[in-house]
Amino acid sequence: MKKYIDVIKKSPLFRGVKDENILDMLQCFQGINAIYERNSFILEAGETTSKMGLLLTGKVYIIKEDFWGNRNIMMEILPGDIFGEVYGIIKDEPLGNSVMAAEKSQVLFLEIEKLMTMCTESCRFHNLIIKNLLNVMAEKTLLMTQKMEHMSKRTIRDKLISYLSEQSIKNGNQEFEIPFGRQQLADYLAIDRSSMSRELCNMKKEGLLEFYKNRFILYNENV
Amino acid sequence: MKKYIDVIKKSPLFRGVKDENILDMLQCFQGINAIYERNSFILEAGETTSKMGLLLTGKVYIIKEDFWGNRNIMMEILPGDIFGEVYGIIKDEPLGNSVMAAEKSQVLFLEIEKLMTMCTESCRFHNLIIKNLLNVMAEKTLLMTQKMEHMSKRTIRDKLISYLSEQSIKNGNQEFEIPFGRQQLADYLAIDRSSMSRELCNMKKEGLLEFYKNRFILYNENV
DNA sequence: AAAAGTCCGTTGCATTTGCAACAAAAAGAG
DNA sequence: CTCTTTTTGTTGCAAATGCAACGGACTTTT
Repeated sequence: MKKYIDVIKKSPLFRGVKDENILDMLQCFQGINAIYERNSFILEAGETTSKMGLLLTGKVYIIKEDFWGNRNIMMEILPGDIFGEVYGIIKDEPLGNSVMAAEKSQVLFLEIEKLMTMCTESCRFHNLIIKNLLNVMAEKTLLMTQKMEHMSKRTIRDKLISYLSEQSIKNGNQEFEIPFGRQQLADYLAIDRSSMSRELCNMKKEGLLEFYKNRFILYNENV
Repeated sequence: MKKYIDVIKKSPLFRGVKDENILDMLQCFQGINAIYERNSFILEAGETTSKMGLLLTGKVYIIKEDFWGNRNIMMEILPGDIFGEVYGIIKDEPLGNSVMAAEKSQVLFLEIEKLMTMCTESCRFHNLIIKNLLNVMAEKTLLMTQKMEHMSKRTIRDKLISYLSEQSIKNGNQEFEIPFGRQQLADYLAIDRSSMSRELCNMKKEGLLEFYKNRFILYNENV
């Protein structure tokens, strides 16, 4: 386990915990190691779990299959990331997604209940871990809220306006760079890339904005 | 404050805490009461806050204004609900939304930092509160994940399939009732009601499903 | 029972969108 | 520099969608 300390201490969950305390904590959280071969299921939709996973090595997909059998990759989990925390926290909630090893992967399972409950000895870093967990979840909520807000607009133009407005505000400037290429942006907003490209150019023609590569400038209508 | 104990103890955050302990805890969390008149801002986009709000009476809207000034109601907060917890947890993150009183409202502000950190006396219920907070956030994440999954489909048909599949699985039956009327479902999936109605009927004609009011039955293609 | 209101399906139509295919531009590789 | 790969813009077109308007079924109110 010691060889994975590097991944663990860089994970958002253990951020700030000193090396010498990590091993103790893992014991406290009843950490269990498991290795999964490529394409094997780590968790299956419908199951319940009281543990969350922390990926040590490899790569893991969160996948979703619908009633008619169509499969869809929802998320990619990389070393240091955690998964399944929601289902560990909400007891008895059956998983809505399956978790599959995209390649040979090593997973550290942690007992969420232990993690959420102050141990009687009140190890010095337990507080930190709980805060870290809350932070991870809050960040996730934040990102999802923002994304949903954009996606809930009815037209491509409104989705773009919503997204670009946010970026502008975030940068405190009507000129800014976005962290996506065109295809990625289209995926993020759940729209077709070429249609998006078309709409961006329409908006440019109408004088709403300008862009070059990933740099955008928004204009007020009355200028 | 005592007159609000009923709302507080029914809120998801204080669920399970005994009456006689609530007042103590409020002190521990540095609870501050504030009253807002209709249409006044409780929090404004761009600010930062270290507190979360718990609505005691009235009604509050989470609203969003874009670069061009269009205003949009994102969420409705009712008594017992909490808001701003994400921004309280992630320090220094400026609010992406504003919070406005939809009617005269009384709000209890709680210091998130106090709430997240075990007090030295380790009051008996502090653990419970933290778990409750994690639960609230996990539930929120869960609901958002599901919604996003449906919304990210490209066509109305695929959105419906995604949503109805989930409902079918959740009920463990290919016949089930949904908790939405048509207009609500359309809002939830961020699509036009009449277009959705049209697509539902197309699917019915093709033998994919049947429905009467809010009751649906899904069929496999090969039956 | 009549009236008013709500919910839902239906339809025509202009617009938007996804899709596919291609062109142009930019970035990397050798 | 040339060739290859990746990214981005362009366009035609069929299909999907939003929008508005209408009417029937069902509920609630008076």
